[in-house]
Amino acid sequence: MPTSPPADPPAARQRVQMADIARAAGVSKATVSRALSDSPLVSDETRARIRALAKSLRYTINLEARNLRRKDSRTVGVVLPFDSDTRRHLNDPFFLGMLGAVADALTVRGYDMLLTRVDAQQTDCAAQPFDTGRAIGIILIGQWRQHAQLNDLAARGVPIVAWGAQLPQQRYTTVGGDNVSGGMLATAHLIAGGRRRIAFFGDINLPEVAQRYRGYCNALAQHALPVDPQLRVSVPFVPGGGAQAVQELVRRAVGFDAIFACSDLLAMEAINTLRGQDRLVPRDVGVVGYDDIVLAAYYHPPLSTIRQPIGAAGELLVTSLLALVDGAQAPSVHLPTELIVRASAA
Amino acid sequence: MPTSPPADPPAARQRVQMADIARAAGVSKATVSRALSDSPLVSDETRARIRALAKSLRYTINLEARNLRRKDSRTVGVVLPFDSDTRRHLNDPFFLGMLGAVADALTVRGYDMLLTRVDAQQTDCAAQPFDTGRAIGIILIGQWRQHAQLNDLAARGVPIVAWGAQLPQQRYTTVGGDNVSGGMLATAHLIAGGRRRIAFFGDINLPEVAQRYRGYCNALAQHALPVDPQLRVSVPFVPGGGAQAVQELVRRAVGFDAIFACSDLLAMEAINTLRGQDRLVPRDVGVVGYDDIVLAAYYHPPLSTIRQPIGAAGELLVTSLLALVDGAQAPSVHLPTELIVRASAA
DNA sequence: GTGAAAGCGCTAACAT
DNA sequence: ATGTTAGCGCTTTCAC
Repeated sequence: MPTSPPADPPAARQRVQMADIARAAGVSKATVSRALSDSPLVSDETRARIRALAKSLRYTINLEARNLRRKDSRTVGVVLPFDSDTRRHLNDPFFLGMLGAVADALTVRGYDMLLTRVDAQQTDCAAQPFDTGRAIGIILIGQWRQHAQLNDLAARGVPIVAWGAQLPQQRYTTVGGDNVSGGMLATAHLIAGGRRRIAFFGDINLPEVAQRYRGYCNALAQHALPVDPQLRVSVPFVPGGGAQAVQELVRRAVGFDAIFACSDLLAMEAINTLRGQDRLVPRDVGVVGYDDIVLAAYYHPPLSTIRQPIGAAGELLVTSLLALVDGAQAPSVHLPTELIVRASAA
Repeated sequence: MPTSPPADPPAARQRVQMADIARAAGVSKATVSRALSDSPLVSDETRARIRALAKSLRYTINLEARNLRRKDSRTVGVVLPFDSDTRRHLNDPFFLGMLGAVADALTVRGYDMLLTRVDAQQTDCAAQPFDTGRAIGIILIGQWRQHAQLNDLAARGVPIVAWGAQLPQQRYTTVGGDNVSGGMLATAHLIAGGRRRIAFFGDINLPEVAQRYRGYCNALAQHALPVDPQLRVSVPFVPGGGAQAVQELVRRAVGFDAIFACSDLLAMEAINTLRGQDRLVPRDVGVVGYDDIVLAAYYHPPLSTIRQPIGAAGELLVTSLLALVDGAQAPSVHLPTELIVRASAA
């Protein structure tokens, strides 16, 4: 035994393994393996005996070893961006919610989830859980700017699905909300409430936000309202962004009677800031947010917003990835978005 | 080659592996292994050559194989309860936030996280990631009622750390907030604001809530105020719970001028419900919540609450677990809680 | 400094 | 129906 250590390492090596069961049962490892995986090649009596033994010895199969041998596993990699510049901390309610939805969808199907955070700039690291053989594929949650790098990964054959907008010449699969119609719904709702000067809060360098802006413009056009570039404030998704955006609007001295904010957090910050300026929502300014995070309903005034179907998204991200892993196609999908009417834009 | 399949399986087996690098470099696998793990046993020249080759071939070591051989890994299991009765969906902002904090703490230390959801009743499944050799230890996030089962796991030698209250005769490590002082801080703050009839919203069957209730009673006693059992409403942590609790109070026809709610969500629901009854917060009723979730500051009125130090908790859960894995002791810890004064209890 | 070979804990031909 | 044996992709003695 060349590799056996002189003594038991610290407290390890207590773990009972298949050979122990085999010895105790007086059979070979192969039989134990078969019994434990319900192979028809083993007699009912033996199977029962072995299973009982395994249970009483608290044996659980070593999955890493099995995976190595079978070249397969039931683990999918979920990667979240780690935006080194902006918020260090993973606390965005929407993405966290999405994470929960994906976790649920995986659990239901008997898959585990290996969660990693990678620098949003270093997208090539995203495939690491796959490359290192720990995951059968990758689900990306968050805002990923590196379109080209994701294309490379897909081209390399990494099964990968991302949450986000569908882009031209995209070789990877995305699952996203229908941002254009989301933007239209929000804007049309504000217009229907009699608002005419609708500000847009969001960074249109992000593909999803750009699409929402397109929807916003469409809705204005449909009602023969002008698109005033002064009303668009490019605000990053960081705490305090909503307050800044309102102040920017004030600084520009453009009149506005409504805001369409590209996240609920942004909307709430904006409402708070407006309140500080004695402009009440919805009386003086109508506001519509985006995402319908849990807290939107709890807010005062309850926030009208565009719901992204987070549960369906989790399911679809998972089923698409599993399809990809099976070598099948997985078309990119736009999930329908929905206007949730509450009080903030009445 | 008895096990080699007739043809390449679907699209797999493309993966370049160590033997490929060895062949290409004209050395043995052993040398490649050494070069890639910075062993001093290999010449600088060879190392450089091999590393370059590996990079150009996009080789990444297969971690599962390495782990199997080395009997060690850098993955920790994080398990979240899956409360089959109440909320199916993983969307509690506080636990999700905690999950984020743990993810960050692990990332910083170069560990990965294997996330699983298990039925809150079946706590013994919680050790599965460990038992199956996929994780070196387990971090439990959420409300775990099965004290005894967790003790069993710890007794079995599973390195395990849970978020939660410290209980008598506890053999596993917990990291938790200081709930007694949290309860006192909240209650004392309400008393200081002139409130005398303070309702308590929470299910004292949960250890953490029980401790908060103790703090509540302490604070009342310190100010020579009576503890009225009619003012305690046992409310589960489910959506709609806050509204129910307020209605229950009304049904009981007990007067109250303040509420201490055991979660921010509960507090917000309560405030909304009160508003529907034309009782304004803080004018008519003072409210203090618990957790200080991100949205507490955004709420209107901004919610006074007890902050649980979620970032520190994530760090501590991780360092404690890693200590345990190293065979060291990891004492249970109470993290200090903090009163965040905003407007809801002025 | 490098290679040969054994083996981590399991599975799957191939025997019997 | 069960046992034997040869690996999965890697690391690590041990020998040179």
